[in-house]
Amino acid sequence: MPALKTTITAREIGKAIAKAIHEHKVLPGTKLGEDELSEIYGVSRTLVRSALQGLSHEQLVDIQPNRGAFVSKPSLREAREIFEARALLEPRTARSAALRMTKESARRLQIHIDDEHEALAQNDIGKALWLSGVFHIEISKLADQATIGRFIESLIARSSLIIALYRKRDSALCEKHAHHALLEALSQKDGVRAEELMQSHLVDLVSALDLREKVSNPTKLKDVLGGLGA
Amino acid sequence: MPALKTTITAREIGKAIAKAIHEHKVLPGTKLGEDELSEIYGVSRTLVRSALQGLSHEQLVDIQPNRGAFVSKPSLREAREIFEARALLEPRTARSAALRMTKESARRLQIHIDDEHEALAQNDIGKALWLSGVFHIEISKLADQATIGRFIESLIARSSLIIALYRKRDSALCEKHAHHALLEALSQKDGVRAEELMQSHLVDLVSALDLREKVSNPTKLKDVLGGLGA
DNA sequence: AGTCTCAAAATTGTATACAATATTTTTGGT
DNA sequence: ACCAAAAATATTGTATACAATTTTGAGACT
Repeated sequence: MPALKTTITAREIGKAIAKAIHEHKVLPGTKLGEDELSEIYGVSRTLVRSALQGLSHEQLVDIQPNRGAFVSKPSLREAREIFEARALLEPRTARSAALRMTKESARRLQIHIDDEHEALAQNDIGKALWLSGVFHIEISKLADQATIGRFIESLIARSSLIIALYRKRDSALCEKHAHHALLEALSQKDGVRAEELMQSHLVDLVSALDLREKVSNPTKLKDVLGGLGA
Repeated sequence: MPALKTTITAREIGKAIAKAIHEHKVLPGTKLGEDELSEIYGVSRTLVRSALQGLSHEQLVDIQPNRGAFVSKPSLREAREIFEARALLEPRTARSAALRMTKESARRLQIHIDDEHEALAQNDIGKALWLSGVFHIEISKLADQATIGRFIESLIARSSLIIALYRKRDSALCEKHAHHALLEALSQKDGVRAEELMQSHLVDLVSALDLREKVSNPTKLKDVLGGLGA
């Protein structure tokens, strides 16, 4: 029996929180109190603060001075920007990844897809969402461009916030076969096709969102909440 | 007489250190001791640590566990990746910026160029280097894409480390007229030309660097330092 | 009821104290 | 003089203490 790890780092706390956010276990706007988190992870506020600051830098949480940390709520504008950035970076990265594919990496991606399907089968939407993101991240890692990979990783994390906020009702979140088709193109080292597939996959993702401007601001609440009964 | 600001934030400390790095006032590898910085900025180590962690997240400093923070020394591979990423993001961003140019932004950019020239005239290489980076950042801000803009900002900051480490001897660091030509294209809202100019400008920047693999590692120091005299 | 004010409680921000880990210096031996 | 081991010093890592700020809640008043 291996020695139990007794310490926990700020990075690990950050990862744990990030995963919970990604899985929609905590929704945008949720307050992340320091004492509460200290309690949960059994560390002092020092480490919690460090973790929250890291997440703030990734724009996953929003730290408001003297008020605390909240799970970010990306604006419509940010949402659009993030998917534009993904559209710029990911297809090209998928192409690079295709050129570097190996049997081993194909196998790993296949396992991810299987996990994803399993999660969906169990109706664990949160886990499926997270795995879906990890799939994209794995591809970017295969491209062997750590710098751009980090950008993509941060964009994907923020995308989960956008999905939480702006998903159209009843929209499927990831067509089952999109990732499978992508894997096929990658396995065949068909960079051009992988690039195209990634591009259209991202378009599909956006089309499952409602990123239209909010209807005119109801200037007065009374106008909306006016007459009670009928 | 306005009230003097008496407090200093972690962010401001981070900015100050980042600027010093950008200006080559502190070179890659330099140890950034916490006590030393506390002394300098007149705050406790708490804020200094927060600032250093922020810089670490931008990969401007490298925090080694139990050893401290050092100004990062990007590897050759990282250096190449960073300029590849810039080549991917900046030309396109320059094109977007061109479409949104106004008289006012043209004026601001012109002032930047003037400052840059003045710094060069005064032989203040560090300041010129910093202003040069700011020029690129300003353009990315004009493109009105905050997300990609932040990526570019981080790439430019790291570029200054690369220049410090890998600049060819005797290479000019920024051809005088490159920024001027860029501004001209931008002012004319000539997006295509701005994109081309930015692309070739980046190529020029890379060509002032020596990013070749280091000559074979001298397996034995003795081989190199062998015979003393002649 | 509503809301205004002000005290009490809770929460975040910063500094400091102590623990854990590196680094340097000293010491003793060959 | 050189090297190794060990003590001394310095530095980073984490927790706690205190200050500043915000949030909550009670009571008085209209």
